[in-house]
Amino acid sequence: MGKMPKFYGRVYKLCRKVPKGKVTTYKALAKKLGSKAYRAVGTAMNKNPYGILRCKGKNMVPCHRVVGSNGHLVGFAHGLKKKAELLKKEGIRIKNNRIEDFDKVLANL
DNA sequence: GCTTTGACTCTCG
DNA sequence: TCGAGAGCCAAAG
Repeated sequence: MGKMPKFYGRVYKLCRKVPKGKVTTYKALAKKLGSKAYRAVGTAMNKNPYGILRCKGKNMVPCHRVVGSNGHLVGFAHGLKKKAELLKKEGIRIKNNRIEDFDKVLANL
């Protein structure tokens, strides 16, 4: 594991905790980290070296399972379209960059 | 050590 | 329902 800011490491760890077919939000992650650094969480994801399309191994971070506070898809390095496709593959319903059953697929961390 | 930036969120019109 | 503006936090320069 390369060296990285503590905050980033915590974010990645929490992300891995999200089960397949479920999603979480930046806000929830930040809250779990005991902070309100929503933006910092997003930045961590952007810089994350364990991206789904980058690291398919054990350390892989399902960053595509992290969505906006209201369940609407926000930024993704490879494009929201790709993100939506990935989520659909996991059994999550996406409607126009918006999660349909958001309350049901929201992981309870 | 201050300034800039960003995969965010909230509020208002 | 949607777009624009302001606020917040952490990391990098």
